[in-house]
Amino acid sequence: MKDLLYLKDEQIKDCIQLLLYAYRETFSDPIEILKKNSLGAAHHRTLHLIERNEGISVNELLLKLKITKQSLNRVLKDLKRLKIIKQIKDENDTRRKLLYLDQNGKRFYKEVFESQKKRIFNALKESDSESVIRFKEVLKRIINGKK
Amino acid sequence: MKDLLYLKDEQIKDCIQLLLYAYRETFSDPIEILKKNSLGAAHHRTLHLIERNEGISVNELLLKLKITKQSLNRVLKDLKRLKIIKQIKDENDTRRKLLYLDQNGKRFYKEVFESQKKRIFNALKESDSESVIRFKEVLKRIINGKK
DNA sequence: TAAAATATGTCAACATATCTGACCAAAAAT
DNA sequence: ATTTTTGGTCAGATATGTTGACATATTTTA
Repeated sequence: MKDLLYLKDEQIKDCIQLLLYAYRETFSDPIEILKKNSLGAAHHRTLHLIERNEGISVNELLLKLKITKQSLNRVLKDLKRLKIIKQIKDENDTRRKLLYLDQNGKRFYKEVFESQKKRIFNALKESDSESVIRFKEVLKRIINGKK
Repeated sequence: MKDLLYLKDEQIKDCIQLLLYAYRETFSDPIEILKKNSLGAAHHRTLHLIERNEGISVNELLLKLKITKQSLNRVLKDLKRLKIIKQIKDENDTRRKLLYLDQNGKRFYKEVFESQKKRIFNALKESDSESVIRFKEVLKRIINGKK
C-alpha cells in the first residue's frame, strides 16, 4: 500500500491556503479598473459569468452565483445603467429576460480580463500542457465533489 | 512550434472561473460551524493563518491577509474573547505580540478544518500523486507570478 | 378556463466585512 | 532626544450580502 503522503492533513491545509491566495491574487488584479467605473467584485463576478454564458437567464445566473436575487438585481441595475449588459426577452417564454453584453460590455470586459489574464497566462506558460490539464482536473474535482 | 492551446483566452477564462468556484466551495463548507460561534469568513481566514504560522506577529499577519489593521483588530478581538487565540509578548521586542491558538483554538480549528477537509481530501484521493504535485505547482505560480 | 407556479423586479431593514482617516501609547532604533 | 515601529482604538463610509414582504407578467397545470 502506498504512503499517500499527499493525503495527509498538512498537505490538505497547504491546498486550502494555496486556493485562498490564488483566488485572492487573481481577483484583486482588476479591482482598480473596476473602481474607476464605481464597480466592485460582485459586478466583476457577474460580468464574468455573463461573458462566458451569453444569453443566460437571471435565474440561471442566480444558481451559479449563489446569492439572492435582491443582491443580484442591484448588480444588474448598475451594469445596465453603464450599458455593459442588456436584457432581451426570451421569445419562447417572455417572462425570461436573457442577459448579453451591451455596447460597452465587450470593451470593458476585455479591459478587466486582460488585467487578470497576465497572472494566469504567465503561470500557465511556465507549466507544461500536462500540468495545466491536471491542474484543471483537480479544481473540477474540488468543485463538484461532495463535502 | 507547439500550438499552445492551453494558453488561449478561452482556456484562461476557464481557469479563472474554476478558481472562483473552487475557492467559494472550499470556503463555504465551514460557514455554519463558524456561524454557530458568531464568527465569519474573516475569522476563518485569520484562524487558518495563525494555525499554519503559530507565533506570527500582527504585522506579519496583516501582510498575509492584505487587509487593514482596523479590520484585523476586530477579528482578533473576537477570537481572543472566545479564547480561540492568545497573544504573547515577544521577549526580544515587547512591542510585538505573537499570536497562538488558545485553549479553545485547537478544538475549534479542528472542527472547522474537518468540514473543509472532506472536499479537498476526496478531490485529491481521486487524483494521483503526480496530479496533486502539479496542481500545487500551478497554484504557486499563479500566486507568486507578477501580473 | 381558473388556479397555481415561475421569472423577474422592487422596497425596506439589517448584518457583515471591508475601507479611510485620525489619533494614541509603548518600545525600539537612530 | 527624536524618530520609527508595532499595536490598538474611534468614527464614519462603502460594498455586499441577508430576510421578508409584495407586485406583475407569463406560463403551466388541474
